[in-house]
Amino acid sequence: MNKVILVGRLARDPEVRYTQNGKAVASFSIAVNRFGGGQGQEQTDFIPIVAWEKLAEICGNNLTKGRRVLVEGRLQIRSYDGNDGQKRRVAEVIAQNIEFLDSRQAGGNSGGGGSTNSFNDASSFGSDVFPEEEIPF
Amino acid sequence: MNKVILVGRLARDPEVRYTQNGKAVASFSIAVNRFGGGQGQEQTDFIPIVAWEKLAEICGNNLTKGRRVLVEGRLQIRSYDGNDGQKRRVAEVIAQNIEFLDSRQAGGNSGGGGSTNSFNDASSFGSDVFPEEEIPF
Amino acid sequence: MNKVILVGRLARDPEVRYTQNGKAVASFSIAVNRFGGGQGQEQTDFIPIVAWEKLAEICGNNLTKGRRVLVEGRLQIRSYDGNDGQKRRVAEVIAQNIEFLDSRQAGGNSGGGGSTNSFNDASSFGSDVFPEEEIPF
Amino acid sequence: MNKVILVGRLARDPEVRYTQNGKAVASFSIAVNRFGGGQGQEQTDFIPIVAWEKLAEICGNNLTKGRRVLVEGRLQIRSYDGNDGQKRRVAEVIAQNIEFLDSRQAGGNSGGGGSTNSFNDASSFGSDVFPEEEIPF
DNA sequence: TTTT
DNA sequence: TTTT
Repeated sequence: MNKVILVGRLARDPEVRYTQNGKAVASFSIAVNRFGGGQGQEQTDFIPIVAWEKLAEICGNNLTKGRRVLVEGRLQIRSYDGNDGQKRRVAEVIAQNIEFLDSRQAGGNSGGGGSTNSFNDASSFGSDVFPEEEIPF
Repeated sequence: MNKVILVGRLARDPEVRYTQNGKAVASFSIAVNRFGGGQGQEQTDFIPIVAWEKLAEICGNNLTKGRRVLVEGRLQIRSYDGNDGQKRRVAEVIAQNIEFLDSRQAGGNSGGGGSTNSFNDASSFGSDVFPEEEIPF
Repeated sequence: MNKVILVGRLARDPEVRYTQNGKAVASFSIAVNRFGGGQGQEQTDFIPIVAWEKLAEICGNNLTKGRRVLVEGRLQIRSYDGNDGQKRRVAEVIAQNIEFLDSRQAGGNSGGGGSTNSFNDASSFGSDVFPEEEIPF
Repeated sequence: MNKVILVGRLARDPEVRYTQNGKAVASFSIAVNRFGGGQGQEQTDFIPIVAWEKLAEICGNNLTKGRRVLVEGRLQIRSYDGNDGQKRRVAEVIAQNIEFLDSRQAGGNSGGGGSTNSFNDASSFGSDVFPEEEIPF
């Protein structure tokens, strides 16, 4: 069991890249506010999200900075070598399911009534959420 | 909503320290296995856990390396200054609730048949899971 | 571990009642849509929610039919005697934490831009989410 | 979002049946204990679980009364007609993922060291967790 | 680095 | 209806 559920707003537009095998990978951060019971000064966690394949493309095509989403995924700790030769660790949430919590276009025009849309990692508990490939960034 | 639920084994004994105000803080990592549908080589995420106050003391007194736990908490991204003057970020799960999933003492002596014990952050959604104090390490 | 997380819209206004000891109890249902991958006909689960004390009052004062909420709670199976003398069981989600996902007043007047507000069961993992008192309906 | 995570013990052996189309369906209840902070008298919720297809077969072949499991799924409210012509509702958790939390064979012989095994609904967020077929009981 |  |  490794389950993460977050509600927050995109801190920036998603970046979509492709692995050498042509798999789409989207990455973005979401700003998740903490509520200290309401009294205190608000704080925010900026949490990195990674989505793969079809879900990555849906993110790239539909999400923009400021939009509110619910992300369900798993918490992954990834190691990489820093510029200084030191090992570093990054935590990322690998998305399995994303729900769009506000109406079409956050920065947007038209209208919409605030319906929810839900998208799963196509390969769900299959290969992508446990990928053997490197994230290309 | 910022919710994390993990099942894993302690990668090392918890360390318990105290803030300047005398609050207990426990920290440890848990090893969480990924299951790639069963086919692939298993991988493991080592996820840092932080518990505060009464829950910290319960961890210090009852958990040891190898014990299996279920941790419910929130994912926090903490910034600190590295030795080289660079800003670094660490992800930690701030525990709200911990269940002990195996019998008393994993490395253990006595016996027991695998009951579950569940412990909450005493201050629950109160001050400690959203602390204003620094983690003393 | 008994954890439920739901996103849905209130199917009706909350009803707030009081136990003999004067504790507030709110009850309402939320309509949670299922997404069959998008292809099929959508289906909806109407899930009964119960909130206690301060959280009950916040629900009574702020939620109305149609508003979208995120509910975190535990699933409880309650027994009661039916009119025909038969034992019946009802499932309810006892709320621990509710987030309001849309702007002030769904059916609403003012304005607002879709901020989130989050409210916990005041007694959190304390007495109310595991109450010894009967639900008064 | 409709997510349920439970840890409990099987209250009885699973029953496996088949739909007219030959899909396996397992059903069983799990006993989930509540902890009122430890002080009070313990209470238990008996929560009905339904698993489909491959996951159903894994349950039928591996789970027995008394075994401890972690169940991840969604909460579904199903309507049916009672013997007396009245509409009745049942709540069930449709399993998406089950982890076996104790060593091989609860009632069992051999040994085992308490490893965890995790099984997903093969069709994951596909058809079975949102089935169009009737549960055959 | 988001948002109200 | 489970389990310690």
